[in-house]
Amino acid sequence: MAKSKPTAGRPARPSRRKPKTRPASGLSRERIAAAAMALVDREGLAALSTRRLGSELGCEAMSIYHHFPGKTHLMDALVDLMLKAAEVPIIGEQGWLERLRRAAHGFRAMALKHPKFFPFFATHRLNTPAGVAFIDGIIGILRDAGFSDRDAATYFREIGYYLTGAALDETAGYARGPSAAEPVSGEMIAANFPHLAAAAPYFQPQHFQATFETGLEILLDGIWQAHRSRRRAP
Amino acid sequence: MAKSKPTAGRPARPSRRKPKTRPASGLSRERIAAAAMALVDREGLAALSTRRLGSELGCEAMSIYHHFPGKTHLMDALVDLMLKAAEVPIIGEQGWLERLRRAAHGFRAMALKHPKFFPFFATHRLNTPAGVAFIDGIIGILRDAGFSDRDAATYFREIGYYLTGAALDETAGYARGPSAAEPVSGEMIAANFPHLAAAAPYFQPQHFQATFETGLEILLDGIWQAHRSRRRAP
DNA sequence: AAATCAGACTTACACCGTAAGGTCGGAGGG
DNA sequence: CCCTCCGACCTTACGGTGTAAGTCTGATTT
Repeated sequence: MAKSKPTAGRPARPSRRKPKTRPASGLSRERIAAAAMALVDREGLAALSTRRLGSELGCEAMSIYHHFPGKTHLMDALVDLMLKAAEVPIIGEQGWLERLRRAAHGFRAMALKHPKFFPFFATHRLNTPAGVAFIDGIIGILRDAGFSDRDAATYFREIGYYLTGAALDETAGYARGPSAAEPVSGEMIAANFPHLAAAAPYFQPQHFQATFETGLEILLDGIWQAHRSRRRAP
Repeated sequence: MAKSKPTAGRPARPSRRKPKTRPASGLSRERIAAAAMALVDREGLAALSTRRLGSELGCEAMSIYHHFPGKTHLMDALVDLMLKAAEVPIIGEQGWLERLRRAAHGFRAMALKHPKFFPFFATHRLNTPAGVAFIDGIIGILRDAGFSDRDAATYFREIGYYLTGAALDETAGYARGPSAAEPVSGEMIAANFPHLAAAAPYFQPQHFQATFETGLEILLDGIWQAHRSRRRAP
């Protein structure tokens, strides 16, 4: 960024003439992306249209196109915004297992910070700058631990599978209410699906944290075991 | 396409008068849903619009609304279609662990049968009839194994997280090509992200199966261990 | 034969993303 | 000082979307 350079406009502008026709709204990629994310957080992905975003910003829809070539690019910016704000702690002094654990918790926290946006995030490859940096960091933890490239790739993926699925369920799953047009009724479930009925209470949000953690620990433990046996019998 | 046509004969309709204005296309929920799924399989989710589907079926867009109250209901039907065609093998003579494993593989096979549709599937709660039946079956395996309702719910979720994430990656992930509007280039990755560059070869489709299986086995093994210790020290 | 009705079609509306081109205010050079 | 240029924003328009409302038509029922 820093494209605007010296002038920076703002300071020392004594002009008392208020430009009535041109409000100098001062659009920018950052401001547009921030407004878009706020809109999604507030009203959901479906509310994010160029016209709606324009009215949110106090400009016309097409003005956005001066800063982003298309909506796709704006969505990319949102992905990057989310990842950067997350500041998933990848580096640190702890051992590799603990760093992996913290990165996983950081990922979940990031998703929960923007639950309405996460379904988009999950269904799009994040090969944006911040995205590849994030991925590189996680794989780095595994490679630093001494895993082969193949094992690092495999375990990265498996943890990623789990994290994606977990965050998707917590942000878009049952706890957010039914999504089918004609959801199966509670009575129907109670009458015909005893197993689901018995488990249903534990699908409530207050159990999310514990469920997430025990599952993550199973995975991490499995990876840790593989690490041990690898050192013992190469 | 085939819109005019010879009636295709509903049985025993001797009327020689060809109804020129009304082609007797014979729409039905099943036929519409099947055509919709075929269209998605062929051209992707974005191609599924009411008008396009109508032209595929040889009818007008609004005719579909006589069989489905809205597009949402049609999407529900697709979810159910996918689940029913999967026939995920939940019951069987094997032990609970093996049944769990087979259900997991069945889920993955189902996703891979309709890769273009799966992202929709993953981001929508499947509280349709076939959906709850499926869920009930999996939880039933765990409860039959002797797990408490709480543990059954927890392990069901954790397996579900993994399956969803894995299928999402295989159907919509890197292997399907970049999705960002301006993806980070390969040279950029090679130059600045050594860990990702080292792992990238193992992100190719030929490694999907092995990655999926070792991760699943880690999870199943963890659940199996919990089952053992539970019997030993209740 | 008249009335009813299911199953299609037609029209229309409000929204979407965006291509193309217009307009205006300030900056820079003569 | 004027004039040109240009970045930033606006206007208009097009083809797409889902769908509410109304219409037509042939078959079935009475």
